[in-house]
Amino acid sequence: MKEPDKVYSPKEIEKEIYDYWTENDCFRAEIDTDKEPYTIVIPPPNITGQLHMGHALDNTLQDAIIRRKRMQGYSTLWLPGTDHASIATEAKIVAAMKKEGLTKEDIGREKFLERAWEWKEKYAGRIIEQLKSLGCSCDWSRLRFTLDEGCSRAVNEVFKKYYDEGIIYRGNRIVNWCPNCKTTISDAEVEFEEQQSFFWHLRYKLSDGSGYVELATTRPETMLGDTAVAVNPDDERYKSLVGKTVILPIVHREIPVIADSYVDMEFGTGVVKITPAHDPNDYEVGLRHNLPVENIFTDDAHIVDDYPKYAGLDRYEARKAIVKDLEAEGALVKTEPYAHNVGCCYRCGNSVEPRISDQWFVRMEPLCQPAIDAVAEGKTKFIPDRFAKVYNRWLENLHDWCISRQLWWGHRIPAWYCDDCGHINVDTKAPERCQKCGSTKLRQDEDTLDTWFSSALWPFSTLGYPDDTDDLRYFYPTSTLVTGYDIIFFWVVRMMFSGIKHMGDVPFRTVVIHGLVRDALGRKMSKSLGNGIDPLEIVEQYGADALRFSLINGISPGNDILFRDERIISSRNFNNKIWNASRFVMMNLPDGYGFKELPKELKAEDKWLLCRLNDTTREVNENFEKMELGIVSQKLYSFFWDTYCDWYIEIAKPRLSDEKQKGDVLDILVFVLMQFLKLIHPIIPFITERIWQSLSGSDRPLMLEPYPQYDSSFDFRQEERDFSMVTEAITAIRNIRTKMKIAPSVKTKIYIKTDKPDFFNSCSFMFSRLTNDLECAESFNLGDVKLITVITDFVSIFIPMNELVDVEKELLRLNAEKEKVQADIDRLNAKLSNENFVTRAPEHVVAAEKEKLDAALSKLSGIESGISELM
RNA sequence: GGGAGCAUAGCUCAGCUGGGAGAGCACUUGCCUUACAAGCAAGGGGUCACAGGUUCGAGCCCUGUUGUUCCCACCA
Repeated sequence: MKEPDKVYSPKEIEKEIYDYWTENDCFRAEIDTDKEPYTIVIPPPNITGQLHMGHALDNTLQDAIIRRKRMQGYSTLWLPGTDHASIATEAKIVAAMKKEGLTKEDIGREKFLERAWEWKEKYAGRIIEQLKSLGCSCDWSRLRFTLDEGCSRAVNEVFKKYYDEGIIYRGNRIVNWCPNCKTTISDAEVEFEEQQSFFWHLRYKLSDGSGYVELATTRPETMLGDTAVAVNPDDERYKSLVGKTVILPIVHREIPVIADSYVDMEFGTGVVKITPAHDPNDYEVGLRHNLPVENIFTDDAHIVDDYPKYAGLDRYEARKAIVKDLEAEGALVKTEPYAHNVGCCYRCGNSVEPRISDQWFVRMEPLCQPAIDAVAEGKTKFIPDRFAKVYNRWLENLHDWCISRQLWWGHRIPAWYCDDCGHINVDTKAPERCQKCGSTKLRQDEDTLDTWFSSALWPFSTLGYPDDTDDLRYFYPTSTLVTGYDIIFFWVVRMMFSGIKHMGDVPFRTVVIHGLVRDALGRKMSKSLGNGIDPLEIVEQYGADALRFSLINGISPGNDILFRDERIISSRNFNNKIWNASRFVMMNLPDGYGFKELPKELKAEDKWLLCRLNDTTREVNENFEKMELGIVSQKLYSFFWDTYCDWYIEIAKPRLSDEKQKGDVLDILVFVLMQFLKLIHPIIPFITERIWQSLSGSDRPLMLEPYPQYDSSFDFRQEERDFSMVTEAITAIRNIRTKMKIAPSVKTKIYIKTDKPDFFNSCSFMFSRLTNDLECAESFNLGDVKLITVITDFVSIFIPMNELVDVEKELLRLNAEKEKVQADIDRLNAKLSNENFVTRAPEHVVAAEKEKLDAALSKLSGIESGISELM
């Protein structure tokens, strides 16, 4: 085999490894009733474009979770797929056609859908390739699409079921209308944006000639559709006006003055013009007072022909013209600047126009309560749990959900109108004749369903619903959903009530919520800002492992992360460290080496290492269970870098040149490295698999190895503590050598005063870089040798440095040390003589404080004797 | 108007059921000690936003204040 490079280069390796997994069919889920299932369904990315950093984070988390579960022996399924994203995709296709000078209407529904499917083929494929390059271990044999045949069947089934139960109904209501996309959108799809505008003060003449009412509006053009003027019933100023009528300027229609508590007396003039057709609140008022509804806009927000003077003007042109005419008529009192929030379409950004029309709705009331209860009863758990509040607030305030869209790309509403009797036939398949009159003159509803209607069914439509499939029985409810907090109300809420309603059980046991990936300045990554970072470019440059690690390391659940260069570089460096440490181990392996078992006799440093590995294993597992992947990665990082590389490999070097010890030390190096590779594999799968192949001599992939568990036989607590005394002593010696500016090449005599001299002697090789002459004893009589004295918590270290010791400086240093220790002692004494502390604090805390005091006291006496020696 | 989060080292952030604060990057000093300079060793640097309270003990729990970010509502 070719000698591995000094620098880890992920590019070719990652591709090779992914193919290796695929060839070995490692991702395929199997129904195995002897095993427990563990299921994740992917939040299906939209086919509108490509993956962004948010997807990279979302899918890295899912992959890490599912990989560990797979290694733990669960029968795991990570089900992949993509979302047709009806409105977003349609908007993209319309935009693309516009460049060719075409509109939807030009080419017709059928041709349009052909184009849409072409788009789907292209972009869905690309997204899947991108997921693969991130290392995602999805079961590609179960790949789904929200608009595929199975999902469509599920949609129709659910639609019919809801309709038969009266949960879905058709109604004439005020809805959010996007005049640009020419479709309704749901409340959740409206985004509010503050805009600078004006407040126009108008006055409407009273019909009886007794004066005027003054009111203010931000939308003067809608006055064409006013059918009343409202005041608060308690408003003394206007009480006498209620019941009178006013003359609407320009159109000169007579409209009533009504009283409704919706009007806020404090705001503006306390008078509100009521336009039921174009404002949701006015619509409600209109219903209460039986007001006529006067529609003034076409579906693209131009004035209708009923108002010939303005007909064909769009809403903003109409506003100008009408304001001008109001002014000419003397109805405009004043105009003042005003900032207010305007509802905008979340896809195209245009102002939403409230509009009354016939649409399909889902009644929320019967669906919400079970979804609230399920979380309250703990059937589904949010991590972090504060997001349950967001979830609840949505469910408690949901209006009926408008699900019909005037779009072509999507699930066509399974309703057929009978031309003869007008009956609405709702069925899962096109009926041949009207269920009521038997007529064959049936027309299917032109509209499609809100894209979230199919997403809501995703956790079970992908497993075979409405059929009772093996997959559905085995893998539902899914185990974990991983998604961003920005999508709780769009999606999580809807999956929950849908799952409960149609499957009789929640769709997932745990919902893991993560934050958003922001740019280095904390801004949302967006196209308009141009600050997006393409995860694929990062993969190209640094490798998927580096990207994955940097998205996970040090994050905490639910919090946003800032993606900065330092993150990715430090992750790359870590990968490189793993690569090189592994290279070092493998360089030392004899030909044909294969790890069999740990040596029978373990030395203190071996036990120290194994104990720390074992602790790390425990912490990793605990934090994985809590979905604290940021902590998992940190623990593994510091174990590997600090403990394994910086200490153990350095310790191993001298032992490796000793033929008698070499074998044992290699076994330990290899064992711990293998365990580490398993532990961190879910986070950085490629590099670990690659090293595993060379190191383990196994023909099984690492990704199918059992995941390490805490093992009490490695709990070498005492050895861990003893050996830490040695590492501490070494650090102390290095420290003093740096302070004394002793050249690294100079070796000095070292005395160590310890109550475990034999143990320290057995560790003498540890000091080989520092001394050729180590002496350890319980006490020394060193006469008048000039010494540097270093005191640690456990040992005293003396370094004779006759010609180099500046006695005065050394005394200063020791006295400073002494002061510090004395301060510690004073604090500890105060604490321990506080009766409240001793009696009320838990025993182990008191004992620990006592231990600290003892250590400090012995340190103090060490320092003091050092001082007196010098004197 | 309602709700939530955040405020800890120069920067970005961890910090578990309360027991004397950590990482990465940056900084200082010294090292090419042949696994790794994408590295090694040593070090400096913190009134844990502010004010109260609970407690033997508070970065952590409670109350309030300030600043900041986000979500929802949408008063015309």
